[in-house]
Amino acid sequence: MEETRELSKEISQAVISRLPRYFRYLGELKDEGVTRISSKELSDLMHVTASQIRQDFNQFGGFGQQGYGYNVEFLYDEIGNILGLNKTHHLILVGAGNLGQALVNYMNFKRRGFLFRGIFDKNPALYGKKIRDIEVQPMENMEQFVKENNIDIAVLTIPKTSAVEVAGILSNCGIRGIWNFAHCDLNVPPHIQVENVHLSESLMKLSFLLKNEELE
Amino acid sequence: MEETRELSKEISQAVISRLPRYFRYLGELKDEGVTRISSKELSDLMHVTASQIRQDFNQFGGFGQQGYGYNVEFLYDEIGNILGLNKTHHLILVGAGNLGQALVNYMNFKRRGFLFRGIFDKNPALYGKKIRDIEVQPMENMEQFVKENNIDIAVLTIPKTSAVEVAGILSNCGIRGIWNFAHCDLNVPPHIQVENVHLSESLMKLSFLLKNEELE
DNA sequence: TAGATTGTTAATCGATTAACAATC
DNA sequence: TAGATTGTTAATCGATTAACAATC
Repeated sequence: MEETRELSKEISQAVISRLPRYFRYLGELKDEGVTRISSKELSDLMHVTASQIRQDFNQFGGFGQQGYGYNVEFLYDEIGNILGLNKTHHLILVGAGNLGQALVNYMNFKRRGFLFRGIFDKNPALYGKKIRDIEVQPMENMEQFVKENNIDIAVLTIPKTSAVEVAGILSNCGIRGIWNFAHCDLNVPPHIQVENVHLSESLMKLSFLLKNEELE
Repeated sequence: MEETRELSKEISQAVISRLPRYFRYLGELKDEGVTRISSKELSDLMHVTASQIRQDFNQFGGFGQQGYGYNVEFLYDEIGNILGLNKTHHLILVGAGNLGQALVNYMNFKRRGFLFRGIFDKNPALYGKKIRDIEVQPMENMEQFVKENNIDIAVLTIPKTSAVEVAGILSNCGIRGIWNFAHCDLNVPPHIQVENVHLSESLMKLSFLLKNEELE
């Protein structure tokens, strides 16, 4: 099961989840003109321990210098590279409802190299409608489009009733990752990466926190 | 710091994060007419260990019966209660852009008792526009509206530049929780709960996973 | 050089899993 | 009663924190 895994040192989920936040803080520091920072200063800023920061960065090799700290711009670039942000990603949107349209219209993704290339929906009323210059196409076109346009990532903003089926089709035409907004778990082959955004579960978590706060 | 905390047994973040997923699976089982389930069966379904399921449920007292397992409907209701879904929550939307509008239009929240009561934006062009029968109001009205309408939760879909300031205002007018979609961390008093949905960080995580997959 | 701060090892803490007695 | 499965304790595993030698 784990045969080839050992080639690149396994990075824990906990560390991976923290990387984008480091990236965000370093980007802000860079924009503010800060050139160097110590793990202690960053720890005060981010409310995590300096020890954890150093441990995390050292999963990927030494980015700092004893007695000096870390060069902000260098560290920012390195973490960006680790996150794969130095590459352009080609996306399709599957499901052109309110949420899907909002995501396509959200321009920050483009800035980071995530480019929407195609939009698909099963509602004929939407065919030909343009969202940010991209025409909505019938679902039937999806498979061929993914194959022909070197699509990396599919963004799934469709109801859970069709999500599993669509994920199956995508798995068979070369997609590499699925950003899943449908309220279900997808069962795809292990070489396909899935990142779930379960909004209603996030809201339930908030609800729990409110209820728990009452008791204290 | 931790004085009153011990009144209700502290539940770990890890457990809290899993509750909504249990709730989703139990709801589906209930809809399929399944009346009882063992931790082993649920574990096969959800791809987690049966031991973890039993440990998690027992954080809240015994919901099962030896030799029988768990009653699906009872367990569903209990977890719903733990999550605070037996109560109605009153929400406001702050920031009526694409994403905000998509959230208001998303009807599943209503089904779970999360009701949008007001919508606020700083763009005068949107004032009076109706989204699901709710008129967009000027930001200036927000503070009073929250006080007068018993609002629990503010959904923040505004740029990070104004998010911190708005969170400050909300903190002072009785809001209990913030569902934060802005790309920043909010520093609010500890009695106010914050649940972050950082979409770009989620996408970066997916990007990392794709890049890492290449190496294997 | 002296001071600062990393990289890294060791200690601690917490979460997950295994095991089994309790009991339906 | 016998069989099944929970509730719960104990063992293991992994992640976080502390400490400090290395070194810029």
